[in-house]
Amino acid sequence: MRWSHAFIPTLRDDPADAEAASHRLLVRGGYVRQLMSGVYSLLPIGHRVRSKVMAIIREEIDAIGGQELLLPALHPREIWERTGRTEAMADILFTLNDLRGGAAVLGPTHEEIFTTIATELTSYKQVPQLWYQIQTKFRDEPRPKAGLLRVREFTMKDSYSFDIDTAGLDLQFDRHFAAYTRIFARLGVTAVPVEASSGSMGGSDSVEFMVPSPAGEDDVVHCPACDYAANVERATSAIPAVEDDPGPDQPERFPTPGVRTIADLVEFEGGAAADRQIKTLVYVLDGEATMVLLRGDHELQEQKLQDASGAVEVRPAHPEEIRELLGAGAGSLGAVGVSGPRIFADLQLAERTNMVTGANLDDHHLRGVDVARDIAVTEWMDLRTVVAGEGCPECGEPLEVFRGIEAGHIFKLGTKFSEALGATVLDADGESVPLVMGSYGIGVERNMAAVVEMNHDERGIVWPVSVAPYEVVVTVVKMNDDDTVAAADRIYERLGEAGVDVLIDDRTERPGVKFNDAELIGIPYRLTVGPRGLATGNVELSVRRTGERTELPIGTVVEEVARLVAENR
RNA sequence: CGGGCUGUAGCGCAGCUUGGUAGCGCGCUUGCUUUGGGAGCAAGAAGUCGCCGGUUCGAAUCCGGCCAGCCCGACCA
Repeated sequence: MRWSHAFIPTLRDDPADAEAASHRLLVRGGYVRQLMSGVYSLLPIGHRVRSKVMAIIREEIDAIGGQELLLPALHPREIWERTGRTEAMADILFTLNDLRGGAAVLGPTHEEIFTTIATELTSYKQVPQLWYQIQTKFRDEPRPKAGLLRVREFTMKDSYSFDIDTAGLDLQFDRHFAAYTRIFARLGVTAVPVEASSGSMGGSDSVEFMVPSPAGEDDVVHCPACDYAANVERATSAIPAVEDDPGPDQPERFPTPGVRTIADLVEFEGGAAADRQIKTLVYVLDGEATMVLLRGDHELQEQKLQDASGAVEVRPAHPEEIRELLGAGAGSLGAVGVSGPRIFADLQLAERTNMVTGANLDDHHLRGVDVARDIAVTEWMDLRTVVAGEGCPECGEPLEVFRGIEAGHIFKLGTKFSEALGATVLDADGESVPLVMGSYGIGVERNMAAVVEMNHDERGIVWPVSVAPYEVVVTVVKMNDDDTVAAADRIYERLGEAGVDVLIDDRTERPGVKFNDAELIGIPYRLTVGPRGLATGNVELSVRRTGERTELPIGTVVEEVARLVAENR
C-alpha cells in the first residue's frame, strides 16, 4: 500500500473524550471513528488488524476441531422466551418489531440459536460436535465506555460444544482453555485465567481470561505464591476468626442517637469495633424482600448474592420498603427476632457471639447478640468481597487484587439450553438425553483494544507483528530525490513479493511527520530510505518496540527484513 | 437509572458573565523557500454556533423544552 493513497487519518491532538490508552491511540492513529455511543466504524487499518485477530482465532479454533458456521443476528423473540432470557438479559437486549407485527431481538449471544440447530442431532454417535462462528453481537449496554473496550455492537467468536456427557464437555472445555491460551499468546497479551461467576449464562463452571490493565472493569484476586486467581465476584479468602466473649444471656437494647453507619457505631461511646458488628442490608430478589447479614467491616459482593440465591433481578430495597418491612430506617436495622423475610447470612458470622446490631427501632441498637441463638438465619452463604492482603484460600499467602479486561470467557453450560429447547439425542441404551453443552466467547474488537492497552508507549501503539496492520513501513525521506524514490520503490516491491505486508510512505511530507505517524500507528519495523544512507549503500532499520536502529546494506535488506518478519509473526 | 460536565470549521479550543461583523491553534488548498524527528513566509477555502420554541429592533450569548456525547456511580458473558 502506498501511504499517499491510503486513508489513514491520523490526528495531531488527542481526542478530547478518550481516556483509555487504547481508545485515545486507536482514534488518533486513524483506526476507528465513533458513530454513536458504543458504536464504532473501523477504518482501513483498523479493519486490517481486526482481520488478523480473527484469522488467529479461526486457526486456533479450527485446530481443536471447530467447524465454522454463520448464524443470523436477527432472532425471533419467541426462542428467547423459551429459555427465560428475555427476562434475564432484558436490560441489554435490543428488541424490535418487524412489519408483519412479529417480535424480534438482535442477538447478544447465540446459545439459543446454536441449540436450535443442534435439535437436528439425533444420536450419541453424532457427538461430540464443536461449532463456532465469528459474528456481530448487539448488547444495549447502559454505559458503553473506553472506546472499543465496552461497546453495543461488536464482533465475537463464539463456539458451542455438544456432548453426550460431562466427561466429553470437560474435554472440550480443556481444549478451549488451551486454544485460548495460544490465542492470547499470539495476540501479544498476558491473559490470566481466573475462576468466574457464570452470571446470566447459568451453568456450573466458568473461566475468564483477564488482561491486566487499568482500563479494565473487573477486579481480579490472585495469589502471587500459588496459581489461585478468581474474579472478585467469586473469590474467597482465608481470614482469621474473631474471638468473642460469650456475652449476656439475652441481647440488651441501648440508645444510639445519631448513629447511622458502622463507622458511627465504632466511634460511639459504648459502641463496638466494626468486626464485632452485624451489618444488616435489605435486598429485593425477584420481588422478594430479603435480609442480608455481614460482618460490619465486610462489603457485600452482589454477584455472590445473585449466584447463591439464583435470583434474576437483584436490587437494594428502597428506604420506604425497608421501613415498611422492619419499622426502622437504614442505620438501625437488625435481624434479631425477625421472622417474616428470608435472612441470608455470610459464613463469617457463624458461631459469633456478643455482637452489636440494629434494634429495628430508630436510634437504637442491640448488644450481646448471639447469632445462632438470636437470629433465625434462613441460609448461610459466602457473600463478602475479598480484599487485598487477605489470605489465599489455597496456600494462605497474602492475596493481591488487580484490574483486568475480560478478554475471553468459557463456560460449562450443562443442559440448561438443550433441555429448554429440546436438543436431545438417543444414548447407547436408547434413552433420550439432553446434550451437555459448553459455550466459549472471545471479543474481537475488545481484544484489539487489549493488545493496545498492553502494547503502547508515549509515542503510540507498538503492535506485535502478528496483528500489525502492516509489518513494515518503508519511509522515503526525500520525495524529490529520484534515486531515493527509486531505491525505496524497489525495496517496497520486493518486500511485497516476499510476502511481507508493507506500506511505503511516499507522501510529500517532511521526515519528522512520517516518523511520528509511523510510530503513532505502531508499525513494527521501519526502513528509512534516504540520500544519507544510500551514499554508503545502506538503509536504516528501526524496531518500533525497542527503538533499536541498524544500518543494513541495500543488497540484502529485503531478505533480512523478510526473515525478521517471518520469525516474529 | 442517580450525580457531574460538554455540544461553536476535519481535530483541539476561546467567545457566553455584560445580546450588536463568529474567532484562535493545528490540519486543508495555492505559490515560493525548505526537507534524516511534527518547517517558514504569503494568499485562500471551510462553520445550520446540537435541535425546537420563546424574549428582543437584534440571540452562539438570555429563558424554556428536547436531543446527543463524555466522566463517576449503579448496571454488565
